[in-house]
This record gives sequence, C-alpha cells and structure tokens, in this order.
Amino acid sequence: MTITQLYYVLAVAENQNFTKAAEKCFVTQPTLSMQIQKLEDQLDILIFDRTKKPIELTDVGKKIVNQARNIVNESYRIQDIVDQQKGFIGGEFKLGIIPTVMPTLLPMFLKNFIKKHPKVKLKIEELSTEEIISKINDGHIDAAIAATPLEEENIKERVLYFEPFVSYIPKNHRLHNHKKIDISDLDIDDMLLLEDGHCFRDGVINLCKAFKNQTDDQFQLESGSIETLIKLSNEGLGMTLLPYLHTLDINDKEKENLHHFNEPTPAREVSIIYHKSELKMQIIEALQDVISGVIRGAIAFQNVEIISPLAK
Amino acid sequence: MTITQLYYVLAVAENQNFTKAAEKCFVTQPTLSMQIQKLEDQLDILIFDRTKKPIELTDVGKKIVNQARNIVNESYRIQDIVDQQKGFIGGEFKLGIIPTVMPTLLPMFLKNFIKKHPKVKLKIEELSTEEIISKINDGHIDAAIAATPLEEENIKERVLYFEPFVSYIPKNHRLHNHKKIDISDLDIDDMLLLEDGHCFRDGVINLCKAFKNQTDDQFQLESGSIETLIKLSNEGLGMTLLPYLHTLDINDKEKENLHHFNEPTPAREVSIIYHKSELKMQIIEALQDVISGVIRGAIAFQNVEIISPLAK
DNA sequence: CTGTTTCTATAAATTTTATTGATAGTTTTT
DNA sequence: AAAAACTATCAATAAAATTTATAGAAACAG
Repeated sequence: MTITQLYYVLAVAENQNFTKAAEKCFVTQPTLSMQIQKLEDQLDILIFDRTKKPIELTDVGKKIVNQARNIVNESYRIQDIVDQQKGFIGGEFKLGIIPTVMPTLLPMFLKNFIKKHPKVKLKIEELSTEEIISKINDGHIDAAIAATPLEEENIKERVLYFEPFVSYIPKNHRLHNHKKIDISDLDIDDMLLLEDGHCFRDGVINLCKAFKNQTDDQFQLESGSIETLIKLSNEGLGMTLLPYLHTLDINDKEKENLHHFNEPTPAREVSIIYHKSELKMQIIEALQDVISGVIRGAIAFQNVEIISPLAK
Repeated sequence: MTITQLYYVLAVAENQNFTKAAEKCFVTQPTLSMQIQKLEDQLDILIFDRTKKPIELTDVGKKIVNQARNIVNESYRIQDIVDQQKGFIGGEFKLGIIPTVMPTLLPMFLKNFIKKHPKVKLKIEELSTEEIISKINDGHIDAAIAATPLEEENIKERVLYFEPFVSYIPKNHRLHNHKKIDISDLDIDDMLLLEDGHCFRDGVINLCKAFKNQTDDQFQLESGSIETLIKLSNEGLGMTLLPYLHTLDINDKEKENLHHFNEPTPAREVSIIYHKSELKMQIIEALQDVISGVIRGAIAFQNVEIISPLAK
C-alpha cells in the first residue's frame, strides 16, 4: 500500500470516473486501473463497484476512502512541518471568500499580500458559507474568510475584524429623515435582502428578529448582489442594510441615503477560518496579519454588537 | 514520500542505528541510507543528525517522526477496516500482561482462545503497568491486561473482572486467629509488599491508607513475586495480601493461612486496555469474550469495593 | 437496433524506483 | 595502533510504476 495508491482511490471516488480522475492526477487511465486493482488485490476486497455506472464505492470502499483521506492529508503535514521549521511561506494556497466580503476586502489586501509573500500562489474562490464549510472539511480549500461565529466542530476561527451594518434608506422611505437609525426601527417587511444562501441575509434576519420577534414571513424581494440591492432600493422598493466596507465606494449621491445606527452599532464578525488540523498555519497567520493591518485603518467603530450569521 | 520511507525513518529513530534498523525492516543498510536520504532531499531538511554517535534526531526530525508514526499507524487501519468487514479474526496480536495477573489468568484462557481463534498469532509479554501504557501509546503492543482504572487519556478500558484481595496471615501473626479480616485491621508496617513498580503494591498501599491515613514510611520488605511473598510470610516476616486467583493454587497447608475480608471485600478491577484508535478491535473483543467466559466460573464475589491501582 | 461514443481493463514495452552486494571512509572501541 | 562498528557511495539488479496501444463492455443517439 502506498500513499499514491490511496491518492488515486480518492481521485476516483471523487470523480466517479477513472478517466477524469487520471487527468486530475496527471497520469494515464491505465495507471489508475492497475494501481487500484493492485491495492484491491492486496487487501483482497473490492473498493469500487464497477458494475454501477457511474462507478460507485462499495461499503468497505467508503470506509477505506475516509481513512485514505486521513492518511493523505496527514502526509501533507510532513512537508508542512518542514515549511514551518524553515519559516517558509509559500506554495499553493486555496482561499474561499463569501460574496459579501469578496469585492470590498479582496482589493484592500491582495496587493499587499502578494508583495509581502511572493512565493504564495493564492487561489481565491467566491463561495457560500455552506460551500466553504464543506470544502474546508474535505481539504479542497485551505482556509476561508466568512462571517462568524459558525460553531463548526472541525473548523477553527480567528477574528479579522468587526464590520458594522449601515442602513441604506432611499428618499421616499418612511425612515429617510431619521438622522440615526435604531435597530428597533427595522421592519423585515420593507427590507431588501440577498437571496437565500447568503449568510449576510441570515445575519440581517437575525438582526430584525432580535427586536421584533418576527416569524419567517415571505420577503418583498431578493437579490444576488449588494450592487443590485442598492439599485432596487433606489427604485423605491424598500430600504436595505449594507456592510460598512461596501459604503466606502458608492457614489456621492447615494451616500446621502446612508444612515448609521445608534450605538451599540450592529456588526458582523468577519474571520479567517480553517480546519482544526492547522495545515499551512504559517500562511493562514500571514493572511491574518496582512488583513488585520489593512483593516485597522479602514474600520474604527468602537461600540458594536455582533450579529450571528447562523440562521436560527 | 512513501509510507515505506516513513517506516524506515521510524525504525532508525527507534534504534538510533541504521544497521540495526535495517535488520528489523528486513532490508539491507544501504536501502535505509538511500531512502532516508531521498526523503531528506525531497523535504530539503535533515531528519537525523549523523554527527552525533549514536545518531540523533534533529528538532524537525522529532516532529517528523511523530507525524510519521501517525501516518504509518493510520495506514495499518486500512487493513483493519477490511478485516473488520470480513469478520476476520487473525494476524499477529501483541498483548501485555502485568506480572500479578499473568501466572493465574493466562493458563485459564490461553488454550481456549487459541482453539477458538486459531488464526491469531498471540505474542504475550509480561510488562509493568508503566511499560504497558508507554507501549500501547507507541503501538508496540496492541492491548494489555492490567489493573484499572488508569485514567490515561489515550487508552480505553474494558473491565474483565473484579478480583478480591485475600489476606495471607502466617501462624505467629497477631491477626492469625481472626476468622474474617476487616480492612481497618491492616497495618502497612507489618505488611509484605511487592517491589516498586508493581501496581498491585500501589493498590495495597492505597488500601491501607484508605483506613489509616498513613504517610509513605519505609516498608519492612519488598519482593518481586507473589510466590516469594508467601514464602517470606511463612518465615514470619509479616502478613501479605494475595489476589484471589492466586489463592486457588497454593498448597493445602498454606490455605489455612488465608483469611477472607469482611464485605465489602476489597478488590482490584482487571481490564483489557487498548489505544483509543481501536485498532484490531475484533481481536480485543474476542479476547474479552473468552476471558470473561472463563472467569465467570472462577470468581463469584458479590459485594466488592474497588481499590485504585494508581499511586496517590 | 445499429453505429458511435464513453469508459475500463489488459498487454507489452519502457521508464522509474527500490534494493542489493561490494566497498570505501569515519568514528569508536579495545 | 589495530580492530570493530557504523554509514555512505557506487554499480548492478530486481521490482515497480507508468505509458502506449488496444480490446471489450456499457451507455447513448439516431
């Protein structure tokens, strides 16, 4: 049994297809067929049920795949130990970012980071919180930036910053003339929200519920991006809430529609999160340092109240 | 990086010697030299400090060895999954047994076990509790039989039986004419004990302390085996305590010196213990079944009070 | 139902890797 | 100072992984 064989098994299990798996492994398909057969012969058991199309794992196969994933991941940590010893910060690093953080945060730290750590090959992907959790667990991404706390058993969190919510209230809205907004003013029924799956949406719903004890009624309108949200709001379809960093780059006319909250300002907690195994921890800490550095100048709220991103 | 290379690293780390390690791995010494060099080259770091004699691990080397042990052990679990699936009970199994259990328990279950599970190659070793804990942790033995509870973080326990203590009181002893002995009668100063390191000794000390609150004074005499203990006691050097199973095969004349305790009878808990990773669990359960079976007929005490084997 | 596509297994050739036996060079021991 | 113990190195060999080519089976499209 070799680590390579286990890796091949994982690839086939994931792709449910020898040919595709072979491509991902950068070998030819017969290599996979033969190596996996060899492993199956040695163990004297079938890992894959090849009668099913697409190919399926047998019952033992499933258990073997879980253990194989373990072993392969643990084998990566050997290189990790060496990197850590050398203080080496480099190599490929896959980072997931939730959509409502991506467009504002990424431009703020990316240049800084690649200048400071040129050996790191950052691969950034926009992902929902749900996708992030799953991909951290199976090792498809090394870390992610998301709204926290998530209370996931196998995932650790390090807070990067607290980002206040700011109300965006168009001219014709009942609250437009309020100078400062109070949380108790919010009414989920005239609030524009992002579509389902956005944790930001869940955060806002929690925020409203916290003060109104409202049930899950239907909402007026749902959108996929905060950009759209602002435009819909301008059309008079309701007010909305924006994460603070988004308010920095809207145009002057629209800035007039921004209303800050009374203290304690509702805010979301944004963290870098990663698997508890702490693989590539040096890079995670490097990211944390750079991001905390750039944020320190950008957000200066004192008295905030954290809104959970978890749907309750 | 291969599992074999990691295995070689473990062997050299353990033996502090390439030549001996090579023998244990059933390969020649150049194989180890070359494979370990290759791994060191790939990682671009030295695992062993070859200037020291005998050879030593570097700082990174120590971390790598720990991780390598992880990986190698986890790789064994693949075969384990298959065995478990097949209900296969066989292969090599290393069992440690503490000295005060070995001579009485082993003859009771060994024949039964090898008859019932002929495919298991049992390798039994007499070990102190301390050695057992260390060898379970580093995987040198698969399980052990010891007095419990041990409260070891990485070790699980399954109770096999409770074995009462019986007083052995020679003719000239002050307690000889007592029909039944009470725990409060015990005096650690005229009690013969096994030498340091025997958990049975610690159990007895705990037993005395429990009722007399005595400090760690020096003891009259110390012996390495229960056999010797009885003989020394016959010579008038004091009374002693025997685990119940030992009292079954002493001669008739000596049997007259046995005095049972008043209830609740003090007893030790004897368990099969194993690493929390539960490797080879089928065999452990098979052992548990067989031993529980043979003991059921041999020990029939009802009201017992468990004495901890841990030195307090 | 038939030709086409998709996919896996197999075989032989080739490349790569692991292992060995012989030996040289060190260090340690006597 | 000689012997013993130990590791590294080298060339030869054995073992293995991988590839190219291809056969055969199943799924698919018309």
